[in-house]
Amino acid sequence: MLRSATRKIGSVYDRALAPLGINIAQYSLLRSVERLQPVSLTELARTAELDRSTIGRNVRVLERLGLVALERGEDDHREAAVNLTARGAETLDVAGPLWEDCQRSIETQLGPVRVTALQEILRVI
Amino acid sequence: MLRSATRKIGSVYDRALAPLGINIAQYSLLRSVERLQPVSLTELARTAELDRSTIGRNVRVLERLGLVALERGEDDHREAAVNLTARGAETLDVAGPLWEDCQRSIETQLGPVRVTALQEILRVI
DNA sequence: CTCCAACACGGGTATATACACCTTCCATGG
DNA sequence: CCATGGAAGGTGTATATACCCGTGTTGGAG
Repeated sequence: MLRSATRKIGSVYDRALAPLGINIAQYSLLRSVERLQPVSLTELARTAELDRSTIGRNVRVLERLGLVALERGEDDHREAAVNLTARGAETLDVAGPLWEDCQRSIETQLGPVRVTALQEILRVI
Repeated sequence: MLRSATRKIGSVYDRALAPLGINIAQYSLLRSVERLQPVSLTELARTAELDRSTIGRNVRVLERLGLVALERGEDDHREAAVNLTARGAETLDVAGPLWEDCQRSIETQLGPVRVTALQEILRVI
């Protein structure tokens, strides 16, 4: 049931972000890049608690969309240095309000008591 | 955060079910088949609130694992009739206790108040 | 200075998931 | 009785995700 609920809620965000051509996972990752840039794939993976290879592939998708740029680390030539592009930053600017509308809408449907409870649960997990 | 939490909890179930060679999605689907058999792909999709094509592919995996059998519907030759195999039923018998141990362990970690709250939230979504 | 263990990525493989489109089959109106 | 619309599946494509293993780089032990 948790998985099903997450899928359903995710699809609401996906539909909201669809006009921008990105989905919820890409939005999340883009925000992480924004917050940590320049950032290595390993650090992104640690932050998002995702497998490194997953991050690598997802970042490549964002790169193909022109939303992030990948360079080699200056010091450590093993590392990638991921940064937002101008287009990536613009996308986040537009996506932010859409995201928040979505969030508000869902929170309204849930009601304040359940929202607080859910936040507390997610903090513990 | 919801997605991340779901991934984390899912991986706990995945590890618990790993000795049986199935994951949480497969376990879920297998339980649906058990409950509804003989069942069409469309009905499984409706029940699980998943795309029909997703169900089709996931059922094919279970079939390859020898846990379900697919036949053509007797009346309507478009329909598939999915049934558990003996091996599928055995797998569920063994998986049930593992699943419940997992559930209990997670509920213990969350605490009874949050468990109740979460159940209520999932019911609403 | 050299060599090796540890680290960062990349690619292979497999599953889960969705959407769009195609084929086949059924059921019904004319 | 037949044509056609709609239902059931299947396939192509794309992304998300994880695990395993290979390659190349770094940094530190000796």
